[in-house]
Amino acid sequence: MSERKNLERVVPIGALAEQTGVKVETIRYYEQVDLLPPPERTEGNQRRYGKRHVERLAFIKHARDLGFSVDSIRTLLKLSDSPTLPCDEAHAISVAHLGDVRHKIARLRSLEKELERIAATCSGGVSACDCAIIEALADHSQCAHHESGLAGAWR
Amino acid sequence: MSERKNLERVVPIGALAEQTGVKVETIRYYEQVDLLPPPERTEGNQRRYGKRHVERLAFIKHARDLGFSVDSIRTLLKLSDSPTLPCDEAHAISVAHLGDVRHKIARLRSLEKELERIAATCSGGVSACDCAIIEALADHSQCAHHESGLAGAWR
DNA sequence: CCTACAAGCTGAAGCGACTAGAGGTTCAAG
DNA sequence: CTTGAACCTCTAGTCGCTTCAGCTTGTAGG
Repeated sequence: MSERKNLERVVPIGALAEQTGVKVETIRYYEQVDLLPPPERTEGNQRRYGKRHVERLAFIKHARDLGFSVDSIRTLLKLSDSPTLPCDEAHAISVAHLGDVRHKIARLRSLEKELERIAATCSGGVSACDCAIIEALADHSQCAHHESGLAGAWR
Repeated sequence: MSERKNLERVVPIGALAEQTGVKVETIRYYEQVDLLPPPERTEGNQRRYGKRHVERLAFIKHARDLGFSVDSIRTLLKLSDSPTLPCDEAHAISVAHLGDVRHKIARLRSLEKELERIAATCSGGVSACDCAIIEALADHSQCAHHESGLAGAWR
């Protein structure tokens, strides 16, 4: 009876995928790159996950949704595993990431503006432009940012 | 004399890189993926670029800075090469891309908000949090977006 | 108990858009 | 003519998955 309790919550990978919204292949990938610890297996070598795995994967998913890199998540998980010493480092990671996000937003905003300008010059009309968009792209001098800090906004 | 004129503007790859702000390796990569046509070569097999290449690469760079995919750029270049028929398609590409950019901005803004919230709960203090950031990441229910449209903001 | 077939398994390759490195060749200044 | 920076090709690595091929296992119906 005490042993059966452990088994009750045990689910195969497909169920875990459904519960967490993470694809089956991605779960296997996370195991491969040491984000998710290897679960127990059935006699026939199939993965069976417990409650701990569900929680950990939910943590990972949430952090990925927030744009943390796999590497950052690995660190955060290490911190959450060791009850002492955390916090400062976790805070640093979050703050750094927030900086990244703000940077990206700023750059995307200026991209948005320039795209608006470019798209507006030739607003779908059929005639009389040959072709303002292509000209705008060819002629770097028209645009607001020139050489500035725009390159790399997407990497 | 008439022949020398052609050669005057001819530059090696390093100079092209400097002029356009595109790295040497990236230029070779663009050639490999058919964005930039293969230039003439010296006897010793080194690339020599002319004015046309400089312009085309500037176009590519600008479009990449604006976040257009290599594939979109290929289409845009095809359009700019054929003087008839362009415009509508170019406009469609730009508008679609503008939509993408706005989407990304919206999602990044909500990420920003949540990261602010998370980072603020444990604002670098040394004590008394163990650890709010990690808790926030573990506990999906605290956050604003739940299952919503946040996943995929980074892909 | 047997059979289908969905779901699981592994390992390798592919994606986009480069970047980096090894190991060799060429160009141009002194 | 020598030196060394710049160039060449080819291969592999990056990140975070996704897709595929070719199997094996688990389970529900008959």
